[in-house]
Amino acid sequence: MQVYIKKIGNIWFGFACENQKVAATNFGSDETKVIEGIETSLGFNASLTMDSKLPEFAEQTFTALNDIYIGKGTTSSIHLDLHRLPAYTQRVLKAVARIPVGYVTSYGAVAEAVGGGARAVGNAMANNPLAPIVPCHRVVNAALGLGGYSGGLNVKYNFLKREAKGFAEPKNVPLDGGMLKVFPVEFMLSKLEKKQL
DNA sequence: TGCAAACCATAAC
DNA sequence: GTTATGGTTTGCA
Repeated sequence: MQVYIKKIGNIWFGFACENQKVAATNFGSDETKVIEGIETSLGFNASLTMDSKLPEFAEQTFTALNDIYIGKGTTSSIHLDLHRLPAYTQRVLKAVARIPVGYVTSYGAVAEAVGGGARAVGNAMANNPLAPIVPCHRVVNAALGLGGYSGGLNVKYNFLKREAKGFAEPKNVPLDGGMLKVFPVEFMLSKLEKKQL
């Protein structure tokens, strides 16, 4: 297992991989916290490579991570290594990965699509080792409020603001198991602004 | 609004 | 096995 980190703009990105498959990611303004977060997700330490001489594959992955971070979404597909995670968690993460940029859904809706309960989905999000590739920030509570976020609620909020694409209608995303209802992120943003008044 | 009770997969004992 | 723990939800005052 190999860990790479790199600073883009003013935030650090990092990820752990093996055979060009990504097992854990992290991001934030504090370099050491990013590294620690990855090690916590993995459950063990891996050798670290700083941003001086990165292989092509790593550069591409960082570009994709930054694209997601700035709200652009990603077109290049990153290969994920989920086999270490419990089966149910994998199902949840795969479903969440299908939520398009500019939309959000609720813990309950995800639970309906993959089986299980809303709280279990929340747990899977809380332990998501692959943020923001698996866009757990696009999962909110049933009232279209923010819900929670390991990286801090303001981080989640800013993510969603950057991802607003001006969509007007809810829609359904086809999933292996069923359908996932998603709502334009504007639905919840306007609701939050109202609350602040 | 606010509170209490049901819900469900995991991790930790 | 059992218990404790959440990024929840729903129903009912």
